[in-house]
Amino acid sequence: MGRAPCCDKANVKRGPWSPEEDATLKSYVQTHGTGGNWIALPKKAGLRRCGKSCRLRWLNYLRPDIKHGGFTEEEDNLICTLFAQMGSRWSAIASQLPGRTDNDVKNHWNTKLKKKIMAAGELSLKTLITNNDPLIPSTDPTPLTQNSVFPSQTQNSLPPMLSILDASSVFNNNINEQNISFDQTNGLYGPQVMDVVSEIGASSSNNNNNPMMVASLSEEGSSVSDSSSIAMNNKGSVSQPQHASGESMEMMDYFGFGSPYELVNGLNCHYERVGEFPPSWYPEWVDFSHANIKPH
DNA sequence: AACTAGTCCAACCGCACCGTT
DNA sequence: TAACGGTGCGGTTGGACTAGT
Repeated sequence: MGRAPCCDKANVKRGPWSPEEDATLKSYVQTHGTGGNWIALPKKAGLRRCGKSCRLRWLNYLRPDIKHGGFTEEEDNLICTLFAQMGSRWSAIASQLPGRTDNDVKNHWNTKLKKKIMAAGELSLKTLITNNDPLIPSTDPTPLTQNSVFPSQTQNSLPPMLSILDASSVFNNNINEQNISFDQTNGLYGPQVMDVVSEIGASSSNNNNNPMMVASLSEEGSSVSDSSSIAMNNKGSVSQPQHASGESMEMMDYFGFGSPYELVNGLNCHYERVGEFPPSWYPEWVDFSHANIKPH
């Protein structure tokens, strides 16, 4: 038996709030408070809305201390710093930004900051490549070929880039060349927009202060992958799938987007809805050993 | 001017957690 | 201790808006 719905969906209004509804809710909350019960509030206030919807509207829009308008440079920097420290814990990040909501911060990250960071990272990569930087291996590690990752895909249908960046440097808009390692895929680093990204080896649990990130591709800025499909513990670590070789993947602690599972899904989302595959699925046919994924 | 693609953000959904019974 | 109900959270969606062609 499933959980009882929080409200009678057939009898509640959904969609955008009207100014009248806003006024009703605002007036009621300011006069009576929430009473500690959002579920009962809409009925008392005379609103045909779900309690959850009322709560969201109040917290994200109607609260008097909400700060509307664009984010400042300082706020951007703080969000990036906090994201680097705690990942996508938007409510925790938002709590450090007076007047901003978790929804605001999340949207701002997905639509602006993520791209900004990746643009900065990509620029640095291009510089290294243009300069024939000796740190970029030409034959080692063994190239991660399209066929090896997607045996059933044609050569032309796979996004051609997989690279590994240093997270701490990315967040400082300054790639640390010492920490870069590449997987050269058909010699293509590609101008495609990269979607961040996974951290490997850095988490609150292991205190690794030299995190490394994996940049992958997806078709759109938002929703790199369905993170909710990955079992996580309350510290934000993925459950531990086993590498095909039997090696534990504990090092692949979750941060932002990451694990090899998500990395592959980030690529794979060009073809299929993400989340279709259980974590136990990928070791069966993906050998990450050649992708040079390792903690620094 | 009309259409398309991309961007942004408000709102929704489902799940986990927690307090109460 | 299990069941239940309310809340909070993160991920996702849909539609409005804008820019480009």
